[in-house]
Amino acid sequence: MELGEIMEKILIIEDDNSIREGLKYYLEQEKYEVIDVKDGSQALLALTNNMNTSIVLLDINLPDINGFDLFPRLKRIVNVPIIFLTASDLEVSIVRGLDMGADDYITKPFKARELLSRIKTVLRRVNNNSNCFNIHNITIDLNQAKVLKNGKDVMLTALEYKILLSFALNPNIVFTREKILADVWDVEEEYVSDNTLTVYIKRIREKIEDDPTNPKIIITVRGIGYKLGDYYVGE
Amino acid sequence: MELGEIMEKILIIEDDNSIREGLKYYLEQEKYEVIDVKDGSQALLALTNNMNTSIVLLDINLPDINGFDLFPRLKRIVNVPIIFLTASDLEVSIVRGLDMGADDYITKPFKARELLSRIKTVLRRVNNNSNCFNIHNITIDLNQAKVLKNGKDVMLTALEYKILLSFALNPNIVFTREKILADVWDVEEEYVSDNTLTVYIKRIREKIEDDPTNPKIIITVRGIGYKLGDYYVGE
DNA sequence: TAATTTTATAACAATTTAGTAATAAAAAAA
DNA sequence: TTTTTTTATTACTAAATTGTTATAAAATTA
Repeated sequence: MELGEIMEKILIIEDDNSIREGLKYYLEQEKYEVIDVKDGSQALLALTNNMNTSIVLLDINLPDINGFDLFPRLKRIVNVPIIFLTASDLEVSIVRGLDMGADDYITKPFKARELLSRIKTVLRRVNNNSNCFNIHNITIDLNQAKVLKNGKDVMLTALEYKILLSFALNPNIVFTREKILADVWDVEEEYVSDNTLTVYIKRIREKIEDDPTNPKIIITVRGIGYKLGDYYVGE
Repeated sequence: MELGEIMEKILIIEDDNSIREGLKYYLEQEKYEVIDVKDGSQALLALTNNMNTSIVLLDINLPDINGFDLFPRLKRIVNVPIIFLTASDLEVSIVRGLDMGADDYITKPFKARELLSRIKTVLRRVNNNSNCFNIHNITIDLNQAKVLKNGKDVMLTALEYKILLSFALNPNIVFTREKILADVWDVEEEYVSDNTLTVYIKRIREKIEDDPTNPKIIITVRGIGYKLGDYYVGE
């Protein structure tokens, strides 16, 4: 753990003492802050007092309320990611089938290591749910592999998207055609003429520029190649 | 700035006192640690004593050595990102043309705000130069929009890539065909039958699975849809 | 086991893509 | 201005993609 890094808070809702305490110990070792409760009413209280909780682990069989019923009530307090702890195939089917918006589930008995991996995956997704670049009026969303122009989907081919991405990750740097070809095409591929890239640039401009004859996004740097217009990285 | 966040260190190599000091002041306001030197020999010493420097701002006209010649000597000490501060179009052409591996350049006079934006962009790229998922023997590289199987490029179409990505960002979650169609296809698009997706899954499996008849990456969840096999996120 | 449901596979045609070559236009140099 | 160099555009074909339909296979249920 990095010096000064903020600890993520985990709420465990589980009535089985050995599971709850074992998990608490393990996750604390892993440098999480753990709050553990035994039933639904305690859970609602705990979450209300810890609105900055990063993730909830929710057992389905609780003494006072069913986990499926508790789920929306927790979500109403704060939209925290929730992983179900399921005890049977029946419960698994219900979690899957309901599509209630659970972020994940894991079936007992499970290895703590496996649960930790899933916690990290969910947190990674939740903490990093924007992965976009904005350049003028277009947005490149890495997570969806989509390019939007004024919010509308632009259909790029696989190669066009790769070329644009190559620019987006290296703004302000001028690329020669050879460099882009080397970046985007397979290494083992046979030689592709660099005039080919000129044609690709035209096609991409046709799709993303407001005025393709006066490009603002992919700029020609005469004698060298192309570069991206100035832009800012969106959050 | 977050509590306890580690300050990034910037080395400014610039002989003009007003630029150097103005920049130092501005970047310190922005919570960077700044080391500033006036010439090449001081720069080499400073970098040697500060190998954890995050980024170097390098003026080209220095009293004792040319910035272009200093560049490789700095790089030999530690492979730190370097932004050139250029004073003329001629220098710009040289930076562009040489393709020596500068991470960016900016032409004087420049706005401190603009330079800061470029510093952030370079740091963002450098600190985050891995954006990969590993699932069994395949790797998905978001930054290059490439899928590798045992290190070799797998050619996926735009749609195949989007579908795979949709799984990769939501592992352990079972997707219905309808959900994936809604995720990947344009919202405004006319209806696409969900058997279509079955065909896409087959095609993707054909390309990425070791044994497509016994898939380990895209798992069928009978009666519901598909999910990704267990995996770990690569660093 | 037989019937039913669900998923996988194969085959097909309209459309799109990939790459080339030839020509036009624009910019730079002579 | 004229010539040369560089980039943009157009047009073209082989190949690949997209989405459908029909059929086979597998899993589930009766």
